Amino acid sequence: MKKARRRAARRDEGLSRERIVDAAIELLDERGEDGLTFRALAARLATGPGAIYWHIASKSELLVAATDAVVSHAMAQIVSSSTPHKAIRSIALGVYAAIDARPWVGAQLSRAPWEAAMLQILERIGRQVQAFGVRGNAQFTSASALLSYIIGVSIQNAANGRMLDPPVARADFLRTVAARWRELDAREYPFIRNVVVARLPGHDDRSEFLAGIELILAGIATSVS
Amino acid sequence: MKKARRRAARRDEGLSRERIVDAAIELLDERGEDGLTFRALAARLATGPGAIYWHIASKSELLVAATDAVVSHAMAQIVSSSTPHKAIRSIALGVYAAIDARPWVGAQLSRAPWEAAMLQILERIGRQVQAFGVRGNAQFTSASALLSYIIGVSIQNAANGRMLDPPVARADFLRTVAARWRELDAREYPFIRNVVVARLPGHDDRSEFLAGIELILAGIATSVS
DNA sequence: ACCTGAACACCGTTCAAGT
DNA sequence: ACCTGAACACCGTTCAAGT
Repeated sequence: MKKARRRAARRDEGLSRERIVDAAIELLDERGEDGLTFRALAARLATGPGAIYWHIASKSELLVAATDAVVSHAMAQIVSSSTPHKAIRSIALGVYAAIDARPWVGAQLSRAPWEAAMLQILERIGRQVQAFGVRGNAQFTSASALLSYIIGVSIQNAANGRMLDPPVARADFLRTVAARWRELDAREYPFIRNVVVARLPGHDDRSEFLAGIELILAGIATSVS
Repeated sequence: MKKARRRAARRDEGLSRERIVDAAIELLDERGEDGLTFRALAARLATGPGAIYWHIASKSELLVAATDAVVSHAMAQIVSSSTPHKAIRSIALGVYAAIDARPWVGAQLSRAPWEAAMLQILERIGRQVQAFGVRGNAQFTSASALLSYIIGVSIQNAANGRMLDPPVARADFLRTVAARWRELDAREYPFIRNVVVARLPGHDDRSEFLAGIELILAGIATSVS
């Protein structure tokens, strides 16, 4: 009996779309967006780069599939809430957290916004907007505005602090930006210097995000009553 | 006297940061984001790719500079308005139009949101939020929410219809997406099927964008009064 | 000081050849 | 039917050599 030894790069079964997408997600999480190359992916799957093309047409299709898988999972995690107001908050925070943990998801959503991932988020928001009491055409408008805001802020939050050279902690980054903006011309940038610079270093992105959601919900409420 | 003939690739003066950035903007406008390569840029400037590195450190610095130039110009175009409400609408539409005309500006803003371009937009919005009567910490929150919404929607709008294969007109694209979404499972996607699919083909992105601005302003107004 | 362009170290994607 | 991996047509960036 031979010892079953070569476990490292062993491949129990053939490739499949699912195995490729899972490996791509791992690679994206470990090494970031630039870390996902067909060569690195092929190495992880113990095959050649060409094999992947039998199952996936292109890198962009791979990114769509990876993003869809992650968003599906995040949406499934969301627990039901007692009021539409709370439910919308939960959805917003779920998306925010998913993109915060995986910046590449945000980048991908802004690259291909008509794909399944976006659809799932819009569906959840839409139902709660209906439950909130919004009627007629305003349902579409309200849900779209919420979706845009949630995605927009989540992406910008995730982009902050990344791609800095060298990578730094969030607090240090905010201090650095605030210090740079403090040097701006006082006549040209009064709001930045007087308001933004003061609030930037101490502020919490997540609370600021939620405050914006409340603002939009307050606006929606004025049209419902 | 020799005839001054070879005008095509002539270079009157040496390179400069400004000339490089202008040429980069031309290239981005004509050939899209993928069209901007150091080789194509060097060819247009009648030099070699290495020469550009004497003036610009990297491609990402080049994109930051190009985006900054375009946003500065767009902000300078905005005429003053009679009320803060109208002024915010003008700023929003100015940003929306600039990104609609140049999708690469949107992509770049989401890639490097702490750069000068974003700063200029936030400054304009902030001043109008102050004029609107918002006080204290709410100034930062309100301005941030508006900025996020404006940038987020503009980027998503610009991304729609691009990168489709083949490129199609906006109306056709919406019909295609609506048709695809109509086939979704009725139990899983009731909101998409009943509300979104019906509104999608006929709707105007720009009005929908403005409706969202009104929603946020209505929310801000409830905290001012 | 500024420019040149070959060279380096990569990419995504294709495809003839294998099993 | 599925996989392999060399090859193709590119990239951004560097750098020795020029002016």
